[in-house]
Amino acid sequence: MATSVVTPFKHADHDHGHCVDDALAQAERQCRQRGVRLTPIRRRVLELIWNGHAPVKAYDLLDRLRAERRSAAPPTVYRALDFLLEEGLIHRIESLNAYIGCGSPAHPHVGQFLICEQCHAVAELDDNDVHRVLSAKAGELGFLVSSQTIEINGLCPLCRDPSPGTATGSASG
Amino acid sequence: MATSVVTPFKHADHDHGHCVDDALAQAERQCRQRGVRLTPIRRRVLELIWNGHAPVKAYDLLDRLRAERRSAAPPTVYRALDFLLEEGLIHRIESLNAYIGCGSPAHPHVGQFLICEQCHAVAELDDNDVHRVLSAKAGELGFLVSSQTIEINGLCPLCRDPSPGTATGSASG
DNA sequence: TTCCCTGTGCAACACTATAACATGCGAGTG
DNA sequence: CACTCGCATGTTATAGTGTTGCACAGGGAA
Ligand SMILES: [Zn+2]
Ligand SMILES: [Zn+2]
Ligand SMILES: [Zn+2]
Ligand SMILES: [Zn+2]
Repeated sequence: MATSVVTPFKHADHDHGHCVDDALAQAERQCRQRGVRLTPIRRRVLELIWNGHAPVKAYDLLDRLRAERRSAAPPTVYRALDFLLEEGLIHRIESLNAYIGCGSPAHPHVGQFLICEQCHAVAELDDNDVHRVLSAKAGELGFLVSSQTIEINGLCPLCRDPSPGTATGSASG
Repeated sequence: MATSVVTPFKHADHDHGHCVDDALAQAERQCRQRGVRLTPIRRRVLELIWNGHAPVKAYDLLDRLRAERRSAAPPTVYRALDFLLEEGLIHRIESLNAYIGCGSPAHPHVGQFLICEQCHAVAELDDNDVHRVLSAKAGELGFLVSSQTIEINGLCPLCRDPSPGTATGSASG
């Protein structure tokens, strides 16, 4: 009955280089195994998304891409996003029109997201109890569940009870 | 522990005139009580949304409004939608960029939606068990919930097991 | 009357996403 | 080697969604 946490809230001083390196290494491995191509553009977009633990908007990605690659245009970033979504390497946050890295891309799933309204940090769950209760309630109405969008807004632990000296204005570490 | 159903899936032959009349009468009453103005535009937008039990897009509303009121423009419909959302008379479906009437506007709440991928019918729940399990899981991570977006996709009873002669291509009745 | 508040009209714009077609480029094949 | 097939990218344009800013109208309060 334990909550299955895919991506927890990170402490401000965690080693974020590891988050990014791990995510990219895992993506490389997974794409190689599946015989799909993590091209430079796709890899770079994934890296930009993983720069923080907060959702990133498509046109922000585009701005950053254009700084390095003059030819970048909306299709450039949307194609990369489509690929990454397809491969389960990122998720889309519907209520924000934004995208965030998946902490467990190896097995396909739809995440459940906790979104901090103050610092914009996001934690991802993939919790069976949640799936179960929703499927049960849906089943009572004769509804057959195929996918879920679950996005919870509120305050993360740091913003809820900030300790002195703790930064709360950003999730980019 | 019963599921609290705000708006169930409707049978194809239900008396939809009642749905609309009840919703408008309830809205009139509620706005009068609160001292806010259900102006003709706002009332008409609410009526257009209630024309079916499926989500309606803002620019579809705009098209229909413009047919009756040449001056209608995007702000016309978005202002009406803002008002109706504020008063709890409608909900926004984030995953569809669309809006649907609320079956229980009297007390403020965030709905949980079951969305049929085939006929686009929507049922609304406001279920305490769902709230409870999500709040509990969030609480385990120290997260304080303030609002939720819960949108479940799948097949409604009619589309899941269509009987002969039963229409399944529309939710507009 | 004058003032103020709210709702609406109107024009332009910002943001999000897709369509359609051209180009490049590398893997396989004869 | 030439050939071509498939996929990724480049390029331009357009569709879809939502907001800003300011002007104007009406009704109630001072
Ligand atoms: Zn990190
Ligand atoms: Zn926070
Ligand atoms: Zn009805
Ligand atoms: Zn259906």
